[in-house]
Amino acid sequence: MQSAAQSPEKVMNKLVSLAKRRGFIYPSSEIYGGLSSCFDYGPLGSEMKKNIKDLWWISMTRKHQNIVGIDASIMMNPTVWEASGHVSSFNDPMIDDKTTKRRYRADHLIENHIEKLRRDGKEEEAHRVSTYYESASEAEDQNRAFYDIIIAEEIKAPDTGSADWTEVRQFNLMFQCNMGALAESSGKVYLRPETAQGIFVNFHNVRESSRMKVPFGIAQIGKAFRNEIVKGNFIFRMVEFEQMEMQYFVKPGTQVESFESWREERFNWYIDRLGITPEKLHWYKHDKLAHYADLAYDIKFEFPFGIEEIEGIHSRTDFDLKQHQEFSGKNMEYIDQTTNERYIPYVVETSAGSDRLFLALLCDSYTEDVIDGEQRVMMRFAPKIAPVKAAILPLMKKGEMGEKAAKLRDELAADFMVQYDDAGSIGKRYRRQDEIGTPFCFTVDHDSIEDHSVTVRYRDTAKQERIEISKVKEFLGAKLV
RNA sequence: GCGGGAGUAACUCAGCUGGUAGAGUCACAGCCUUCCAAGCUGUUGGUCGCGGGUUCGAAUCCCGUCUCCCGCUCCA
Repeated sequence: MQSAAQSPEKVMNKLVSLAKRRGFIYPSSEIYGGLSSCFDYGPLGSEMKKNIKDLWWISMTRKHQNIVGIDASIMMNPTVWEASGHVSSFNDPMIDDKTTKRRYRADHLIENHIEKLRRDGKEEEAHRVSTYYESASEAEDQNRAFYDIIIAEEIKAPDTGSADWTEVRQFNLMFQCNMGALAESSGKVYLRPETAQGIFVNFHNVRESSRMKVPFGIAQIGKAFRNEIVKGNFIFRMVEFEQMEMQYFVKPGTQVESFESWREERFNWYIDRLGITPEKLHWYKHDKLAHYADLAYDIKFEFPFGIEEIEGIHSRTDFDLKQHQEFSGKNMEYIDQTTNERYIPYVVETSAGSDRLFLALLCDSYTEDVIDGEQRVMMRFAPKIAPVKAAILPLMKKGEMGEKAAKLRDELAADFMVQYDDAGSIGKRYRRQDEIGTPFCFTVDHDSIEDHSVTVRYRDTAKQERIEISKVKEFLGAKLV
């Protein structure tokens, strides 16, 4: 049993084909030629994604007495995004090298230039450019100001030394749309680029209505939208994606302790609950922190195309609540009723991408092995994740076996996602189930008619056992705890 | 957004010195009645990504456009 050690593109192509052929993931609006980096989840995919989200939701909310859930709206008052910093810093000033056609962040070019001057001991010059840069950052026409500095300082492209620049242009990563019939700037709203702000602005609502005391958390699963310049790698980087995140509000000073505890819990969740190969999970510590964070780690997964983030655990300080206090004019303090202390809580965030996790599970589960000299393809999903929990297969289509199998299917269908299949040879039907990751098959055979038993066939080993039909429900239930 | 490659059946692909499309797999119906796919018979399914042009005639040539893959760039 080994996962395919093949070229990354090959593995990804196989996954994309299988995902489409069997109904996990289709390209969005495919009959019209699709839409860049947008995908639809099919019957099996939506079932499996729901399993993933349910597992997360239960492990975050029901398993923690002090965490509750919300489902905030995607569109919010636009001032939210000024307070959060997205309006200003989700805008990237980009400049293109006309010779090499490469694109760079204009501000990074200038920053690197200043750094280089410092390294070369030209402190005075560095200071002069740095002063320009600061005022340029505040300038009305920031693009022009950055461009002027790049030209005046004769900043060259880092990898080619060429200096054949285009204008500086802004790339806004937030999707804009208009609320109301008139396309005027007053009605401009954004599709949220992250779900977190929906939690922060509801801090007091949730605290009060659910009578929560710090430390407590608010969990949310929802869509976010980013107008990414670079998309791709199947569903890894989509412009519309889903986050599963939790903001944990703690007393200032206790955030590191809380951070470490969440770091451990979240990492183990992937291994213990989802059955992801531990060796494929990695920590990445951010050295360069975002404007809101004082500590940040990512959990990364070894995808065929590289080691990439699936969850971020960030200590967001009191930045967000403070900003909302300033921009909204509303007090965001928490009052500890036992000590009468007042403070703006610090926040520890766990933020996972459900689409990325879905992809990680596809990649981690894809297995090619050999059974009796025949190659087979199998998805080794954990039973809780698998879209179909069991298949009910009559060894023969006609007669009593079919009737008995149909009866068993009806009994199980109320509680479990099961499939009934009587088409083709039994071996072929097992392979069909292997390919969609069904962990168990119950086969009704000759003996079943006499002794009311069936065989359980295990996906991973292809081994079989005999159990009574009356125990099948119990058996499945036990496997799905 | 730039450079390179590519879009033909649900999937993998052939056809591309222009003459209105094929294979294998899959799926479906039947036979076989069998515990690990690919036995037999039959069937469904494509205006060749989309739009336009050249031509008597375009999957094939030209232009535009969309999408996917690789690389670059970017990434809260």
